[in-house]
Amino acid sequence: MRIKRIGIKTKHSRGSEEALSQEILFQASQLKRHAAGIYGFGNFLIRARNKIVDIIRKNLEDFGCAEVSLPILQPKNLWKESGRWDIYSDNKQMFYFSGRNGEYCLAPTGEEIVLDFARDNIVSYKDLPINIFQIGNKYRDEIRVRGGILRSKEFLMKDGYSFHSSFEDMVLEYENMKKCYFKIFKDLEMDVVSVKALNSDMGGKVSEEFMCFSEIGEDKILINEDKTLALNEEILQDEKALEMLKQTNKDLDINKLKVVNCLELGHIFQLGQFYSEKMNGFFVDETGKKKAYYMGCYGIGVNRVLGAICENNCDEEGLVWPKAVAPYSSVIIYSKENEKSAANLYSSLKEKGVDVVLYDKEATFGSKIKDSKLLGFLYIIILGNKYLEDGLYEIEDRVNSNKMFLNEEELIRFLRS
RNA sequence: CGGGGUGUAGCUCAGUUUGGCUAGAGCACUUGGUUUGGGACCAAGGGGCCGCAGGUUCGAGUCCUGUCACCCCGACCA
Repeated sequence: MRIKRIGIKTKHSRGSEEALSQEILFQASQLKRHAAGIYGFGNFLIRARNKIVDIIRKNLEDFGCAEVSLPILQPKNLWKESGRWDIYSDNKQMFYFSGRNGEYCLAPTGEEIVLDFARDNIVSYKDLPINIFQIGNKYRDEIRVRGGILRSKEFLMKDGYSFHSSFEDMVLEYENMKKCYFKIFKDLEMDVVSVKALNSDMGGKVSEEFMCFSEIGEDKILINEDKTLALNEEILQDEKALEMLKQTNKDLDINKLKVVNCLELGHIFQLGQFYSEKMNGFFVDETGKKKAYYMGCYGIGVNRVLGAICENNCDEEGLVWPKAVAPYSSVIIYSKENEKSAANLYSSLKEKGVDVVLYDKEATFGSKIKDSKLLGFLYIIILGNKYLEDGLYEIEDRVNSNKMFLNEEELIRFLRS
């Protein structure tokens, strides 16, 4: 891509956003606040998010989940069935309004609509189990938005749902999804821990959150030395949940756990029959009897994952994207005398399948380098005086923070490795 | 929703305390020239309903009332 085509105007001043990464995204002109909690994404940011989505999708499919797409605009009657219309509209978390034929909401979450989907497709125990997911926007009129895309009113979420004929089968799938989630975060090059959490408005009894450590995280978790046991601080306020935890972990000593700030990236739930009983989610079992199916629910906040990746991979100079999600691997910057050589290199790299950006905006060398660092390229390919002298490309490797000089063949081999 | 704060140029902000000439700076932008290896320099230029509405006053960015928007702190959440 030629940078002039993208429409990036980087800013030299920084505002006062609490998270450095968010500030850098504004400065890099990758994030635009259109209103409180409502953001537009630039080319780099959306490319990174698309890569995250691809990784999530591939792993889910590997673990036996099938993608669907359910509406975000949803009718009130569905929400009346589950009893959550009043909960979500009372606490104003849901955007709802009147249309031509009744009332609607923009979905804050998807249990109701997926149940409506399931009622059509699950009739017999022979139809179970199934596991479906979707990746789409969710809308929540947050009481307070925070930290740029870390908590916004419109956000991309992957939400998945599984349906089972027995409690035991639901638990099996829950464990399967837990494995899947760890694999996803591993592929995203992120360190996460799973922590015991409360189910609150979601229903059901058992749930775990996937957290990454972060100074700016809104959640506090308690975790032991070897990271084998962790729980959300909120559990301490809930006697029942705490009691349950103590039963399954006999040697639990709350006082020995360390408190750490975290960002919640994902949450998986054993919902049981909470929704199916309320919403006519029945199947016929082996004996011909009607029975409500057991459900599991599995969410990942894609935008928040994106935000967390930025936060964990930036410094004062800018971002350095992890390889797995980098919007572009490299950028070519050049002095005037090398314009033609740079254009030639750009074409041949593209031909070889390297995702490279040609920095074809007029600017001084200094600002080209500053921009390149701000935007988070992994490798900055420089055609300057040294190229004129000996025809070697200078590569600034932001991943390992070193410099090297390569000819074209070596460069291509390096970038494709 | 409670508490605190901010709205002035595309961006970051001075100016408001104590009302007074034609509203400022830096960055960005346009034109010309000199530059060209870590956010260059010189010159000229464009750009403002001072959030919005009303009021006080000879006179309001500045004072008063209302209103809207946004930010920060608390409960909520992926």
